[in-house]
Amino acid sequence: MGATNGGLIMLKEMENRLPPSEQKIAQYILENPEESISLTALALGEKSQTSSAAVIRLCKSLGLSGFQELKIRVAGDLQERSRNEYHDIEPNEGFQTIINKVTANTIQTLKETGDILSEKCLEEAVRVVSHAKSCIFFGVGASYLAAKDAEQKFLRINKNVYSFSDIHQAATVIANKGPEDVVIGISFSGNTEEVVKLLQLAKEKSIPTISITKYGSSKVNNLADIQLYTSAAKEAMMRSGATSSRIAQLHVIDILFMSLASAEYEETVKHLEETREAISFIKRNQ
Amino acid sequence: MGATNGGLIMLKEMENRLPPSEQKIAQYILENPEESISLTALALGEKSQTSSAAVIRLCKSLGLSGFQELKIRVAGDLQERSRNEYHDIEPNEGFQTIINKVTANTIQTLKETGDILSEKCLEEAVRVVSHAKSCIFFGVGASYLAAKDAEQKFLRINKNVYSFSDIHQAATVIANKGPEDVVIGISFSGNTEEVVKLLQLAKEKSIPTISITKYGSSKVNNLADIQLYTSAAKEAMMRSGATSSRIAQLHVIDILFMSLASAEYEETVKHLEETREAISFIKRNQ
DNA sequence: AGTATATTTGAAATTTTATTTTATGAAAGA
DNA sequence: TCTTTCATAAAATAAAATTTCAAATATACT
Repeated sequence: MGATNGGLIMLKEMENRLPPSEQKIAQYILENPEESISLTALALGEKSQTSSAAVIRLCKSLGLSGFQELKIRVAGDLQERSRNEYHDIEPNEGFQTIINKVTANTIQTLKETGDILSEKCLEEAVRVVSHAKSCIFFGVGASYLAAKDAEQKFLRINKNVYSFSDIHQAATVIANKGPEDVVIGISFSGNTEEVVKLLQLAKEKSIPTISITKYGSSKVNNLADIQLYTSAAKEAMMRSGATSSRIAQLHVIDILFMSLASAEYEETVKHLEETREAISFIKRNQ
Repeated sequence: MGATNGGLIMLKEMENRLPPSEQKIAQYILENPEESISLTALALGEKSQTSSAAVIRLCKSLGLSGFQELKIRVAGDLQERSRNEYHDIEPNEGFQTIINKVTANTIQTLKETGDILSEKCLEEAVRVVSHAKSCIFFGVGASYLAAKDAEQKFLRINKNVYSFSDIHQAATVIANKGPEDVVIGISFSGNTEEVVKLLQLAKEKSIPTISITKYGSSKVNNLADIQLYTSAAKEAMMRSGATSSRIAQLHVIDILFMSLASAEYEETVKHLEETREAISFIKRNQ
């Protein structure tokens, strides 16, 4: 069966290429989608100062079977849209509202991060990490959490992985690394001095580099060989309690990990199994 | 305007309380929702071995205005449904597929976590944390990341907050605390020995306790005064690379932070502003 | 069991809505 | 200025939704 969404996108997309009367209707629907789907073709024609015939023509122009299909597809979009808006928190907001807003915002960030992530870059990143003798994750402040998360994950599948937020420690380890290793620099802004310096050092020593930064040009991702982006999210959230950016970073790590895991499926499963046994051994003898 | 979803839920909910012919139709729609919304009332009546009249009666029985509204509400549900399924990663999966699956799963976890989180418990948690002289977050392994995240966030708004994954360190700090403080134990399973012991100690010293665990009964949340739950998510993900559980924990922390921030709006904004200035001061003189 | 009453049903009638046809008028090109 | 093309809405038609209604069935009561 046909899809149940995309109506609003179609309207927006085609808006300019339509004859005047159809354009008027498209605009009316885009401005009043909820109302529009509850109207009849005749009523919608009147409301938008055209006719029911024009409404039907519009539907055909969009490549749809008729007004019913348009309604259904707009309804589907509305379903989505309620989640696609950014909501900031206000003073003395109800608890349920806060739960809903924070959840909606974070979901939005994840979606955007998923959309932005380049398949090509991900593929390269997996190839490099997969063959690397060792991986060094580096991040400062909140981004260190993402580095630490990566370390925990990759250790489980027997990767030689380190995470640092101290540039001296990181530099010490990098000193003896080379083209067979990889440095992953994490910085939300992409301009954190320490991360910049570390990537410069890595470049100096011909170590492959991967960046995890927000989307857009920045010192960090210009330096890196491979760029992985997080959503550049609306970080208002009460003039920045900055919540979702770190979740976006973890999400990128998750995807990187899972991609690697899928590519090396058998070994991954084996390693995870051994990890689990080791942990339960520790627990038994506690 | 009316909602654009809930049709399938209504059908399921009412299924048993309907007269036979309407029941048949309800079943048919639940089994073939995509097809059903593209049929006419007459066609749907025939397909389900009843009549168009019965279809209309069904719509009225559900409290809807007519067949059109049912269609729209089912379309909205279908929009949701594609995302509400859990997808595990398979060997040599395409990169785009992995991105989509991981994103969908994580979104699902967030949604569920949002749904599960009790407004009442959240309110109590905010009250306790808000008045606490100091907050001690404790978690082992992956859960330590959530503790660390909480520490970073709450430090920004001038809370006296500590995070530990070493039970000896944590015990040392707790030794001198009392009813005016609060201990927050984080454990995905809710059965981590260290967290259990720490909460027992806290109880001994009459320190209020909050747990952040997966939904369901466990040692940790039975001990705690206030329970905050994360989704008990399908943690298959390739026999547990266990990705989304930590994101769910961060999500709970985010919500707790934002709730507190909203309750103490003015001070929070001031503190965040001062934090930002302090950090940019550091950067300028580097 | 037998009767009265209420419920459920689909066929047919009706109403509403969607869609097509068509005549008209406006704009672009020759 | 005259075609030609296109867009338009009114009117006609087709299709779909909804209501009505009489028959069938179930249920309650005696």
